[in-house]
Amino acid sequence: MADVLNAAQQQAVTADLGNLLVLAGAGSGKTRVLVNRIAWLITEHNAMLPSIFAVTFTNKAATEMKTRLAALLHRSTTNIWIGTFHSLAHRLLRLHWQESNLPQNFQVIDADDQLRLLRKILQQLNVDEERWELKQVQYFINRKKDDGIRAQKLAIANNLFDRVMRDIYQAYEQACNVNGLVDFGELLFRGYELLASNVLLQQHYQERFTHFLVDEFQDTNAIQYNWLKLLAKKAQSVTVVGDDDQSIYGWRGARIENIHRFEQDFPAARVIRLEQNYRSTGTILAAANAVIACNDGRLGKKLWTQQAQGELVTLYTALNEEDEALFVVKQIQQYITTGNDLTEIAVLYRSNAQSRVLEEALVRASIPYCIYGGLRFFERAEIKDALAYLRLAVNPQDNSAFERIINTPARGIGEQSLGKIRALANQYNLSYWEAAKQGIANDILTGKARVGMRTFLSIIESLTNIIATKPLPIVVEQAINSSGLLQFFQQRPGEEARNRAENLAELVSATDNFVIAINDGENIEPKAKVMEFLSYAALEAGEQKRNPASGIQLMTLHAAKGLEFSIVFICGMEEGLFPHHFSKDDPTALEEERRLCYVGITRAMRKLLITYAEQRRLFGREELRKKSRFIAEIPHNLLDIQAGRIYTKAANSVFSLTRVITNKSNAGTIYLGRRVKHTKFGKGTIVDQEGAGDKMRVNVHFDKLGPKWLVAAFAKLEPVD
DNA sequence: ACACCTTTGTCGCGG
DNA sequence: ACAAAGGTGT
Repeated sequence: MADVLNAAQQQAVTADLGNLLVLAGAGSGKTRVLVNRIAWLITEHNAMLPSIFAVTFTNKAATEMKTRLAALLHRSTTNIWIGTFHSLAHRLLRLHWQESNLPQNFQVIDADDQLRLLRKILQQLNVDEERWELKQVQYFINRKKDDGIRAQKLAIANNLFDRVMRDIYQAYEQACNVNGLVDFGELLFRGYELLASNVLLQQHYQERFTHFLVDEFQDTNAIQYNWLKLLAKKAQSVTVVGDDDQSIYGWRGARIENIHRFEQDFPAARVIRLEQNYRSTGTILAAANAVIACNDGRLGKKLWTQQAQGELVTLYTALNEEDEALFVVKQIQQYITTGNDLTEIAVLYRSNAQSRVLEEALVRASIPYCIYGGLRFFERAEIKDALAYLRLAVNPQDNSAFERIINTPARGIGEQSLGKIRALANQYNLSYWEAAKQGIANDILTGKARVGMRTFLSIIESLTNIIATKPLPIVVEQAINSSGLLQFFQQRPGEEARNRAENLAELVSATDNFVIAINDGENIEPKAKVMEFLSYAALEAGEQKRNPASGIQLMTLHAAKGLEFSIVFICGMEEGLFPHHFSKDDPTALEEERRLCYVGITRAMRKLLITYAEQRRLFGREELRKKSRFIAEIPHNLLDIQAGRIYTKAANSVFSLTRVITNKSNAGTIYLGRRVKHTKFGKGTIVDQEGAGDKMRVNVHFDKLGPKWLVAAFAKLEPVD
């Protein structure tokens, strides 16, 4: 075996068969252990590749594991079942669509498709969208699916909320069944039901898979846990690896208790802790340990390192989000001149909306960056439009695809004509597609709508033919051309339209990557390949499309899980933003925020910089901010505190840096946005400044008296919180 | 039916 | 501040 392992890692890799729980702290070599354990199972226990079932949290992690395993074993690993729970469930459902009561051409829908469908259902059920928020409905349904509860199984509702939710859930389930649609939660749920209800299949897979390995076990939900319990009944070995301190997906149904329950449900489980951290400096690790120590109910684990203390954690107090971004840029420029690799620097934030200001500052400074998350390639409207043409061609029952594209681009079929189709479909229990055909045959559609509908029908029909015979790239090309989508955006003026046209063209090249990605799927028929491509677009929307250009890495804290960088910035460390205001009053949610903070800190290898702004634009309003409670949880002696700076707007509106000097006692502590106290006027906020030195004046907006200009040298302003 | 304008909601993380 | 939904005029 090639890799050098420490004692604990070695123990975990070579632990006897049976149940094994590896509690692996951040940066303790968890992936290495998993890969080596698989290799050990194969070489020492003659485990056959097809008998191994390995689950990771993201597709990216799965790919990495495959690559590392192949390198370790010097052979192909295509036979092994490695993937996310979602992709494995999807594979199972494709193989056993009949037993799962699914149409062969069922389609996977993403969160956006789900939301559209729910909006339609709320309208059909005459539910007031003001009162029952769409997002809340979606959340309700998804959590029920994560917990393995069908609408029918919901307790008899005695309050209005439960009754309304149940009705919507039921209608949604039905709509999905009729249209042949499967959402993310449904993949897992139905996959589980398939195995649980079908004894033959259950036995088949229980006998086929004898070794199970699960990564990021702290982020599994109830259904995933039950999956494992069911499948692994006759297993020779079950290895789960996780870190309860890094559980950050509770909002997606993850059950941190799963890691606590493992020892009960999987008897005689051995527990091994990996506590030596190979990633971070002593200082960074001390900061991380101090923050996570504030959480209750941990399994208990103290990371240590042999590394030197290293540099202090920089804490920068910014005037506002512009100032924060400028600080980040200035620091990055310094790191570049001292020879650091751009890709080794990451800027992390709690919510995607924060990226915009940072991006703008990086662009102005001509620093290349690449960004994860936000709007992803396969989620763009024009891409989803193009894919909807394929979806309808593959599955004419898919009414949601029909509705999406019937008049996109515009072909003269408006609300009126669509209403006729809907009525026809309801009356005779037809799909919209069939109803549209009837509408033409029975002269229900007339004039412009009739012409448009004929065009539409022929587009889909010719696509259907091409799908049956031609290779994937040709199919996609035909879809964006014959639909008129590409032409529509090409003819439109403006940069946005041009981008959209380019994206459509890129969709054709995206099929190239895909062909390579599934080449172990060998000679599947053309139509099945299109279906696979559509599923892939839904399941791997995010992890695809890594910007090939190297640069600074921008991403959310969630997206950073599992990654490491030499230099890490965590921006927006403010109450309300991080911890998020939805979480601040809920102790459980707050602990998850704290774990997220722990995850963020432990991404850094050499240097960590934390920033927050005293003033920030939120929803277009300037808001005064307080620093995050998590900052106070880091021991003071680990911090290098930088503040007392001021950015004033010069005439050309470029920000310039000025230090404010008042009198000796509070020199350097007063700057724009700062809360101060005046002996006579009371508390207020500094909102403007002019002049310099002894003559400098500041405009203080007093809480009770409003704005006042004061000479800074005489005002005797005291900083307050 | 569609282009243009006004109003409203959003900014919580993702397979 | 921005994007999407909704309303109005042609």
